[in-house]
Amino acid sequence: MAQLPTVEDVAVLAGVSRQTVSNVLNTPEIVRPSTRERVQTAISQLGYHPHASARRLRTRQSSTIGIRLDPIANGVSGSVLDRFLHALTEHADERGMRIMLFTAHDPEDEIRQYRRLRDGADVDAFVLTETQYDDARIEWLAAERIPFVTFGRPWGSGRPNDPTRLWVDVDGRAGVRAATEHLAGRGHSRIGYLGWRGSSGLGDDRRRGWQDVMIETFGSTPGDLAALAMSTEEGVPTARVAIEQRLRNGSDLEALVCASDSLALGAMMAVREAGFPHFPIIGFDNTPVAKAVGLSSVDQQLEEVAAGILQLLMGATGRRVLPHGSESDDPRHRLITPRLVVRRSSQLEPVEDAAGIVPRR
Amino acid sequence: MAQLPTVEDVAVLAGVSRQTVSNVLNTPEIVRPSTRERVQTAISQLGYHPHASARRLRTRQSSTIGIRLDPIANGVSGSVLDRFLHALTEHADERGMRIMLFTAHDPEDEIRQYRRLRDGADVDAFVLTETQYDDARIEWLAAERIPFVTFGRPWGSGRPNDPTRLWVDVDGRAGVRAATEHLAGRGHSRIGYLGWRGSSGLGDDRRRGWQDVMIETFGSTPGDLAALAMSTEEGVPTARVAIEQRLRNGSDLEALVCASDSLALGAMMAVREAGFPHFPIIGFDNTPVAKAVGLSSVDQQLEEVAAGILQLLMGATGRRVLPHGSESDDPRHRLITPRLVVRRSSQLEPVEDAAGIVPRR
DNA sequence: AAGCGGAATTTGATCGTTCAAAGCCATTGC
DNA sequence: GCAATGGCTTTGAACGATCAAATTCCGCTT
Repeated sequence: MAQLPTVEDVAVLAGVSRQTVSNVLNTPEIVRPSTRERVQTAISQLGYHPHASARRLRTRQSSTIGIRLDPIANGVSGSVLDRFLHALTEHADERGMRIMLFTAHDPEDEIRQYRRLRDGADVDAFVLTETQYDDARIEWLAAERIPFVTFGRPWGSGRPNDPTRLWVDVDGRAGVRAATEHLAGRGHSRIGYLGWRGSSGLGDDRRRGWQDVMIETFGSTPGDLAALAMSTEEGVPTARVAIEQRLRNGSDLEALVCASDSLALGAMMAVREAGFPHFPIIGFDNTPVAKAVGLSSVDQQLEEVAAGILQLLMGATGRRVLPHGSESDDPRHRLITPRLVVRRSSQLEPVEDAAGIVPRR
Repeated sequence: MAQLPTVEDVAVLAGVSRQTVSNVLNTPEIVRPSTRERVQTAISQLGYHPHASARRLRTRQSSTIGIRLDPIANGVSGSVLDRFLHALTEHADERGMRIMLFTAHDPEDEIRQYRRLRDGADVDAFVLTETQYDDARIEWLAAERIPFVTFGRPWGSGRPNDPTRLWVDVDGRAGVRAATEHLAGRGHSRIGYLGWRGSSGLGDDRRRGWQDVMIETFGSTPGDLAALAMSTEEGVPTARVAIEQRLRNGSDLEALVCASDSLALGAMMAVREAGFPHFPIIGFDNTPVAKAVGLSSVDQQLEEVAAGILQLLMGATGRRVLPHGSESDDPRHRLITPRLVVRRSSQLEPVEDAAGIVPRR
């Protein structure tokens, strides 16, 4: 097998110098059109592609974004990461960036990996998921001035608008609001909410979406709300048990909004076994499972999230990662409005959905 | 922020030459112990890490494996890739390799991406999933002599034992056999099988596992088998419809083995709504959903698959990818025996499974 | 025709590492 | 006593690209 061609080979064939070939590739506008064309011809004639490692060494840019793959795909939501990764990879590719994976066993190990990847000049930036309250990883990356974006608001932190903290998140409140409004629009008023036990930024935000609608539309009192809200640990079986109990006590619920597809799936199993095959339920995440079982769900719009992350990291159209904390007038955060996907589970009569997405009225 | 240290910095501090530092890193056994120790001290003192791109340029090895992320997470099985990726990333890391993602819109585009990644010296090898009958991608990679391993046997190809075709696969027949035996062991004899319509390598292989047991244990005739076998398109709703019909016609089925968790989930929904909450069902893939809904399933042992892929690609303990078609006495294929995970769905009485995995008797 | 200035192109150096070959030094053999 | 040996270390070059500075080109003015 012949050696792969280099800039030199292209240069010789086109009768120009190395640098001109490089310019055609990186800053074509400064090369005279006739020359540019000649070089282009030589490039395609030789099937030349720049050597990524050589370029990375010289430019001191890896053009690579690192992302940690979580150790456990938790419940049915595991596939969120799956789809997010796909969207991120595709958008990154459009900007000449690559996605590199790594794993870590705990937050401390994760920081060790960051250091290793940074020191080895393997990645230019990181994308963080599953952000926690006062996340040690975030503090470390910021202190080291390594570019990064989090998928998820820095809930606990006292500085949600700190311009050095870039984040993209999904507006859960708006999503749950849309779901609740949809049910209200179909004539239901005793709409329950099944969320997570305890309080968390994410959980409180989503519940608020339901609460908003109940108060605005039905004038629910705190007492009403308390009577309609339920909470449990994340998971299908736990949700199922919770709803089974509720139904046993002669519940007057007419419909249900859930904080996740796992919860919704559990609830769905409970109501079906209790003999209410068409009890309306809406989940959150729009996982493949939701689609498979015909569960209405709030879609996080992962495509938009991925695009947003790259915009924060690289600017609107840039092809390289901006340095950490770089000056800019662009917003440092992005809140994506999710979209309700209506399926059989939220409609009174069984209805087939072919495309999976029913347009909003 | 200070520049990152280089070999030169380490060399000066340790009072040796560049190359000696390099040797300590790559071939420590040829360096005198006392020198080695001195260099090691200097390395950790400076927090030195080799610059990955420089090393890659010089060694002409990217130490990176490329894998395509499928465009659509198909059904509940989407998360198989998720878990596989995690296992692969972890095992690769142990051997100093990285996993890089890419996407493609169709097989033709995929080949274009291969070429691009190869020409840019971005990856040393590829891992292919979702192999097809007479896969064009496989032919192209082999013709270009690019190292690769497929996750999945080359079903159609006339040369399953061709030493230049490396593959790792899961023994579906053995897996379904174990599932069927488990049900037989619990006293069921009229065990049905729900597979995919039409014939495919994967589908036929799995069905054979069920068939084996039925013939060996119950002396089933071809007629018996035909009466107990069902098939449909992959998907939860299709399976649900299929089983609903079967139950409507007054079925005498006692238990069911399915070719996938999607099918099993659909079947589960059908039998539960029909009023058989404890009808035993076993799926295949052990997806997070199976765990969530308490569905017994055959686990593909993705950890072993990942380890096997790297062994074929890099040898038993090697730290670099072997050239395509390199001579070796090692086997070129690896058939992993999957493992049955027993949960409530396959047992007569509802049983909680805490750990998720019940040891084989 | 010489001088000027901006556009286009070339030249030399460099990124951080490893390869290939050479060098050094103490030991061994004759 | 001198060459040969072997273990360890150093030196010079190279991997393939881009950066920074120098040079050439070309049209236009004076």
